[in-house]
Amino acid sequence: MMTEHPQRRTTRQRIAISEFLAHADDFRTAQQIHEQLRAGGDGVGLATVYRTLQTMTEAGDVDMVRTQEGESAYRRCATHGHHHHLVCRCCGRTEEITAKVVEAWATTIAAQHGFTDVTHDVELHGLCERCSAARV
Amino acid sequence: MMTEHPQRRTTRQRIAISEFLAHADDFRTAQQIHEQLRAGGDGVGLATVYRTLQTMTEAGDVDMVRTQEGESAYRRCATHGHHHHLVCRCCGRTEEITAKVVEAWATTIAAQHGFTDVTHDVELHGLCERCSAARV
DNA sequence: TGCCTTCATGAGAATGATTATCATCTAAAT
DNA sequence: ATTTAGATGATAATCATTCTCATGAAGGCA
Repeated sequence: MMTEHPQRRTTRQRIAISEFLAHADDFRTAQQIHEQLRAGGDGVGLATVYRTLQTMTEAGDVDMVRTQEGESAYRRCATHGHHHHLVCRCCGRTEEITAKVVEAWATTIAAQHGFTDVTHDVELHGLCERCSAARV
Repeated sequence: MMTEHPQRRTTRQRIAISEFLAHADDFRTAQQIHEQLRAGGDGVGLATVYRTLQTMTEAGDVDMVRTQEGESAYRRCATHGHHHHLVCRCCGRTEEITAKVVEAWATTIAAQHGFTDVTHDVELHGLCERCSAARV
């Protein structure tokens, strides 16, 4: 079963979720998406949000990561390039960073250990300039 | 927070968990530890397992990773100090790796963006040698 | 040794995210 | 318009993890 592409229907809900992710430039949890869509008038059931996100992940349309708190967060696949985040643990400010060094390193390490098909998650957490200053 | 060492008492339960981890050479979830300890006669409450694991993680005695299923898995630190993991997404085999390159890169990037007090999470996921072969 | 203070434990309730259920709805094909 | 298989959503069910709180036990001290 499911060897063939299951039929995908374009519904109001899927469009809403897709649109939402297109405008979000960061990772969002299913709960956040659900809440914000509801607040925006385009009410979508929580179960639908989860189902859709899962489907989109399997289809490779979105990336999924696990937060430190154990929640799943999703974002639209960066079709152009893969990058990482530098997040302020105080105010949440986020900067996207790219790292050829890390990419290269990951590939090398993987090869050394005999691993194939390797992906990597790299996140930096710290205090941004403003929060560093505020702390004195 | 945690500037001072809170008092730690050596109890039968903590010893049991510690021993268990000392003999396990792989990541184990709190649930598994709880179940196996119970099966082995050294019954330890589930809440205690969680609390102890959390304490040990904060103390840097064990490593914690999130499985793809969203569970927390723990293992006693083999390498003392800071390191990363290379995890097989198929069988769960894990290798600890250290990366001076990455440390250096993180420090540099942080400085470039004006961030201070930076920590980083780096996890590699792939298919280990055995699983790569099995897949053909 | 016996007492005391404080931390630790554990059974069970509470929480919170994710998944399953299932009656109802609807996109898309005919 | 009719049909039909996929989609939805309110709600119940799961499951890992955390909280509650009465009870137990380390370790210090007299």
